[in-house]
Amino acid sequence: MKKRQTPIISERKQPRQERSTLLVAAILEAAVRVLARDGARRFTTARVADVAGISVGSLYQYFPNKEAILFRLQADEWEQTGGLIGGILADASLAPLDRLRVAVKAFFRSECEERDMRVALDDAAPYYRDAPETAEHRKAVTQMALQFMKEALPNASNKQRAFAADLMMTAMSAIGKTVSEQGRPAAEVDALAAATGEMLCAYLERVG
Amino acid sequence: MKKRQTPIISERKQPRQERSTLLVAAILEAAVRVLARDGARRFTTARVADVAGISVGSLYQYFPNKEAILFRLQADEWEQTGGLIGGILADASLAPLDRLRVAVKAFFRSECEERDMRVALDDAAPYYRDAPETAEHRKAVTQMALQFMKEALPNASNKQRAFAADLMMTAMSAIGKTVSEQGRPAAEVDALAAATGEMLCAYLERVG
Amino acid sequence: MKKRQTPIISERKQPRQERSTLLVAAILEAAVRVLARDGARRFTTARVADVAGISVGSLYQYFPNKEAILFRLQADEWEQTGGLIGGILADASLAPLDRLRVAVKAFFRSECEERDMRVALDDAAPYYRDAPETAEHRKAVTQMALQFMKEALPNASNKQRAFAADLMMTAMSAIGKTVSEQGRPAAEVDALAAATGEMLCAYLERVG
Amino acid sequence: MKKRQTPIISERKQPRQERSTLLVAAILEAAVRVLARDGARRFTTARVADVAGISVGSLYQYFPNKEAILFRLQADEWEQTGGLIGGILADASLAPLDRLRVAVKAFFRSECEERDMRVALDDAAPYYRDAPETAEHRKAVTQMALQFMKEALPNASNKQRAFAADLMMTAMSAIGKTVSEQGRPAAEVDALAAATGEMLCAYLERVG
DNA sequence: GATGAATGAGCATTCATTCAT
DNA sequence: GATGAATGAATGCTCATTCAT
Repeated sequence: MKKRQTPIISERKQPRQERSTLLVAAILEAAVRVLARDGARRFTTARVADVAGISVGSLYQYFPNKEAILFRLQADEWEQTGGLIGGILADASLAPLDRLRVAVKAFFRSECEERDMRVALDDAAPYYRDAPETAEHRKAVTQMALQFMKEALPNASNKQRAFAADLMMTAMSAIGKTVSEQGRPAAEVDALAAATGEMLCAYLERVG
Repeated sequence: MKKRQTPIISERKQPRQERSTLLVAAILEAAVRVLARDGARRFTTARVADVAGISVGSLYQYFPNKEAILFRLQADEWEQTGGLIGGILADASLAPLDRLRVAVKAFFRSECEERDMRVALDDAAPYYRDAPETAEHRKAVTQMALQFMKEALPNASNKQRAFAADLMMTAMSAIGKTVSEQGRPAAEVDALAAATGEMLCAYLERVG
Repeated sequence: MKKRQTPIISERKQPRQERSTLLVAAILEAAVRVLARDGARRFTTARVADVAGISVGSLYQYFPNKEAILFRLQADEWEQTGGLIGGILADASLAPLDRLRVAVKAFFRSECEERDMRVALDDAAPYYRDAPETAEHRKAVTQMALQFMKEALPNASNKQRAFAADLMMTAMSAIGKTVSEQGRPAAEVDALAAATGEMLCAYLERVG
Repeated sequence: MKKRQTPIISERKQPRQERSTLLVAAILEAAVRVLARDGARRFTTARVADVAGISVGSLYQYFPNKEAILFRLQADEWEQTGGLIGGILADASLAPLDRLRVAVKAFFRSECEERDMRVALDDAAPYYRDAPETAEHRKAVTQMALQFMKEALPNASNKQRAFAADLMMTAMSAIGKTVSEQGRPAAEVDALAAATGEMLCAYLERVG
């Protein structure tokens, strides 16, 4: 019998009670540890359960399969970073392009935290890449970028803005991820963040 | 038998004889097919040997382990793309920034060819990421970019040029890979390539 | 990921070489032993491999899954019994109804051989019940019975003969299986076989 | 924890109170549904409890283990069918052989009701086959058949009657079960029931 | 009495690698 | 040199049953 190429990762049960929430948190924390310590290829439910100090059975009570754990980690990641960047890009106290500069810097720094885990999570992408939740995340991010472009490119057409938003998010996330994965020192990361921000600004100014 | 965290992937033997070269080629071709057809997770030595029409034993005569095949695939990839981009960036018949624009476009297009295989190869990155050969590749690319910067940023310091070269290659490869993986239509890819090129040019002009 | 309700049981490789044939035989023999000793619910590939003195991996080289082993056992069973009964029912040296009496007796006795294994194999029916090969067997048996009816019911219509054949095979196999499963002493089995034969004869005479 | 080869299935407590009776009924009903819906292999206590709308813990308050539920289902089945057939076979308003014909027809029809559940229950036979209660059932049925034989075979010896009763019940239940499991259309089932009845009558007349 | 979270042995299956032929 | 059978550790996941609350 064959497995589906992409398993269902919706959660098995909603942790309504405190104990459940705690357990889910413990599992996720253990998962991060296993990911960082052993890498994506050695990320097994048994190991996660072991590190979490629970039985495999319990783990499966809260996550329907291995993929769900990984996806959950990534989703939390997205939510956190998304909120951070979204907040900065919408911060009216700064000029749009300055917000962009700050956002890129913040994003690069956030990407470089827990690098081992992030690399491993990225390696695990095949497990959740095609999940509908992943598509939803993209959509939310796009919306955010579009909103920003209204201010950054006030005279551009909707189409132009959409394109610029696409480029901006793609470039920022792609470069950020790559830089993070390369394990560079903090100073270098900051410099590359500044340069990336500058690059994006230069582009937007030229377009705008 | 325990596996090393990062296996040795240097080749078991140099294929000096014609027969060997042929076999290695057949294995690599089969590997590409398996990768594209079955994905990174279903990429097994047995399947590669089967598709190549040889025995597993023979496969292991030319590659010390599975990782080595993947690495070789990626290395060939790099060599090919590196040559392409290197040639363009060194082409004296064009203005430096125009070369950059052309190079980005060529790179994005080349990345989008055989997308399935590339995605799979990328999924397989954990297998070869930490190999010394990978570092070597980075070095060669850097050299190439540095050479280009001599012309693009004639008045900059070595340090500035090195930084610009780093950013340029990082951005180009990161965005290119991401765009390719997203499976966008050719027109979109070209547009993003143009924009990325423009973005890099805008940056270099500002810096220069 | 869910499993198919009924797995594919076609064989993984044809044992062409002597060694293979031997190994397949060893596996089947071990399977019979495990089935008889531990019952259908404890019938595991690991146990079979262990009893066969080989590794699980080797077992899976010859059978694609657990079900395939069980099916093969049953198929061999069918072939053997089918040949036996077919031969008797076609034996021109006896009057048709006498052949029937002999066939029933032979069938009951054969059913009672290796009773433990048969009961276990029967318990495992859910694993192979819906396989196409099972349907094929039914067809072959029906053909055989139909041929017999030409002689036993020379004046009946095709439809009548088909019905009588159906009843005969159904009754014979159902009662035989039940009697075997009950683990009765040989004398009782013989007596019930005789009675069943008589019953079928009485019916055919009445119909004919 | 090790499992016994054949678990004890006698009930953990007698449901004397109304609430208990209700719960037991709910569990059994749920069990039937799970059996019919998911099959014997997917029949789990968790699923039964879920469908019954109670907790696993509660389920285990009324049944010592999974087998006990299945056995109880089968026992109820037997009681019901036994009563039906017993009533018919004892019905003085019909000639003995006519009662037999009617009984076979009724039995076959009853067997064909809820076929999915019955097949599943049969698949589950290994769970309860060796229970003492199963033997008791056989005894009761035999008694009933013996009683009938007093009328059907008035001139036969006790031994002859016992044998005929045995054959009759064995044949009837074996053929009925088989026919039911084959999922034939109602008309075919009735025809086979009639033929089986006729066959038994022919036998009894010849013996009598 | 009811609950349902927790347990963990058990299972089917895969696959990189070796080595006798 | 080529073959491919053999290995067996490793993996994801299930489920009967218990027991603290």
